[in-house]
Amino acid sequence: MKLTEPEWLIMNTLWDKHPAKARDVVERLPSSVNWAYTTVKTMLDRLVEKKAVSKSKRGNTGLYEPRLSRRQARRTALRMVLDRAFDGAFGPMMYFLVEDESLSAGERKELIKILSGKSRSKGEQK
Amino acid sequence: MKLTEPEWLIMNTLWDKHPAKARDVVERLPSSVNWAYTTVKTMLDRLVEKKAVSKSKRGNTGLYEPRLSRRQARRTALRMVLDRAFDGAFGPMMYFLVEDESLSAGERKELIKILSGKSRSKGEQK
DNA sequence: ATAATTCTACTACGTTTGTAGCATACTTCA
DNA sequence: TGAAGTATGCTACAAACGTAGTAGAATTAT
Repeated sequence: MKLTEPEWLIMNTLWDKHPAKARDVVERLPSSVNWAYTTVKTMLDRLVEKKAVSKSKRGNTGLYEPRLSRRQARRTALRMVLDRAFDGAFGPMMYFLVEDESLSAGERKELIKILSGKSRSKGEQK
Repeated sequence: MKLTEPEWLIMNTLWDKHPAKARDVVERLPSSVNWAYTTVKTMLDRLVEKKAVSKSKRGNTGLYEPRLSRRQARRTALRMVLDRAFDGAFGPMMYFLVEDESLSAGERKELIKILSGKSRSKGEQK
């Protein structure tokens, strides 16, 4: 499931804390974002339609909850870049990342540790 | 400069070989893509408008050339994911990548080599 | 109970995307 | 030199996005 930019913002607040009322989402949106309540409402409803979010009701008030996991969304986003921008080649993308981004020595070390630690072969997890 | 999905396809053929005529692009598009000549033309022109591609003419025929570098496009795409999906935190994204993707032992080793090789501290490059 | 507030449902509307047709002008080959 | 093919510029148009208003229902506070 592909998310658009504003949808990411909404989902992020939802992942951080849920269930949430539309009002909650509005309030927890990054301060740089100044959407009208109705805008957020519309987007929430569209996300429900897309099945990225589920909606229940307590009394008259709608409660929204992520249905799409953050992990899955991240996976989709990365795979998209991987496919479009690196023709699906994982190695080159990783190479690009460590080459292009300026990693601190600490970050590099951290990564090496992660990589070394994962000696066991991991099964697919879809 | 953000590229849309079909734009990536066009740009990819352009990066692979350029300058190219509209016809060339049509032909080099992945076989799964079956766009009409005019569709490609429209997209090329929109890319020109966006300044992602430059256009010159030899006689009556337009020659297109990437103006946006592949590297820059990749950077933008990755930064977008980084910002939206990982709140700009590079480490966690890398962690996610090595955690989530099932790397082969070889790939891991390769990465470790890359990482270890880059011991010199690299200056910022924005 | 009633006024004020808050939600919800529904609608709106300009822009961008995705995809392509048409008419016209140019090129080329028989 | 005219027919066939190709390129170009312009137009079209539906779906998705991004953003928000309005009206009426429900809740709350006085």
